Amino acid sequence: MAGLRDRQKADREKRILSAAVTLFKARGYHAVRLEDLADRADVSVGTVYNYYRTKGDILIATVALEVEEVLGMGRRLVADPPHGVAEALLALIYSYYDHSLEYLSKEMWRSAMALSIDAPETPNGLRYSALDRKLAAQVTDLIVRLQARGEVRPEIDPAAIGQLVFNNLNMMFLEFVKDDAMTLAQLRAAVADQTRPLARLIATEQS
Amino acid sequence: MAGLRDRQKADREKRILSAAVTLFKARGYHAVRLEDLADRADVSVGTVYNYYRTKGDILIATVALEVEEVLGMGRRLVADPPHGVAEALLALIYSYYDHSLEYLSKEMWRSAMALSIDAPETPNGLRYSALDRKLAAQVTDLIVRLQARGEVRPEIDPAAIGQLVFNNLNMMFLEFVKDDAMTLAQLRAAVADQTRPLARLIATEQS
DNA sequence: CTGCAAAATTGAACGCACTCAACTTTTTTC
DNA sequence: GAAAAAAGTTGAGTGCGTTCAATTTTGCAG
Repeated sequence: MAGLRDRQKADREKRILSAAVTLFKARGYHAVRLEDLADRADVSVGTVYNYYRTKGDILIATVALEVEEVLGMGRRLVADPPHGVAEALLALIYSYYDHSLEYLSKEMWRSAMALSIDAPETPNGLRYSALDRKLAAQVTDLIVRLQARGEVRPEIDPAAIGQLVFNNLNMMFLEFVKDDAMTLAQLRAAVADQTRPLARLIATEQS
Repeated sequence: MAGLRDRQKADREKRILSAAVTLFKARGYHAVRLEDLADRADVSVGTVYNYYRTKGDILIATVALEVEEVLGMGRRLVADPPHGVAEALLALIYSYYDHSLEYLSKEMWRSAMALSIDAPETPNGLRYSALDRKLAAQVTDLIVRLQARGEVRPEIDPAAIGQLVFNNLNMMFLEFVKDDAMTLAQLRAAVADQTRPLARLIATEQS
């Protein structure tokens, strides 16, 4: 099955991705030239293009690793969310935010987001958009769950409000990565200010 | 005062911007090479760089023209908004959307947004972000006005809800420009679905 | 009008992402 | 195990945004 060729292939791809994670985070996505990446992965520039379509493709691949992990955490949280609408929503949002800079720098996020906007039809852009959609769906899932529990009013449309909340948290994350001086604490505070009143409005009266 | 040099300078800058608007819209931002632009404006490539810092700078300049116009329309609407919270919010949002493709193609919007994210500290990015902030402030202004009229509950924080609404309309606009197949009607419908329930929630009871 | 300083223009040269024709390595065939 | 086929690697070449030293144009003093 896995002959020499397949092993070498897998090995090379791993080396390239690993070189990318290291170099992008250390020197910044833009500052890393493809030649640097190729050298560190012990392949030629041409070979890099055999595994990834563009430089941006490599970045998206590293970002995707991170987002997949975040989605996993979110799933666990949605399965058994904290009580209280604001508490549950913010717990999910914070779990997204808190892990966002673990493997990626702000500059990497910026470049990845820009890429997905500028070239939405490429494999890059499609993959990133798909992940975004999954995150939005997770917020909706959480609202559905809270509704089932009787904490959110039954007349609320979970998809519409879920998208609203996601769009807001995503935009605020964008502000965060655009501003190198902004801290995670500030991001959390800003989003809480926007999410809490909304949570109060969609919660069943009892508070 | 305005000697020959100044007149020529102003003339050249105008020619470059005009060439940019035409070519970008006709062939797409990415497809236009700086040489094409320079040729059409009857200047050399080097001269273009005397007036604009980068190719992206030129794009932002054209986008800024459009946004300034939209801000003007918004100001008039905020001065005397329609009655009803949902009606007023959607009137403002639709006025943004409906004029967005007058001078700019979806591709131009995508590139401009990507640019402002990827290089937020450049004159480009700063200018675009400033315009975004003005739009968000306008939504907040509208809510303040509706609150003064007694249509929005007094305990609502206009800045928080204004930002929430703006973030949502901006994100949905992003989805719109990312998807060449999406129509303005679809965009309006989607945003209405998200904005109406929120409007109902922040409105004073009387509906 | 002439000569000089300041300002603006120019296009060849550079850097870097990306391509592709020639070459090398692995697998398959007999 | 040799030879052909398939798959993969390579790095010099290409295109385009951007820079900058040389040149031209404009403004101004005497």
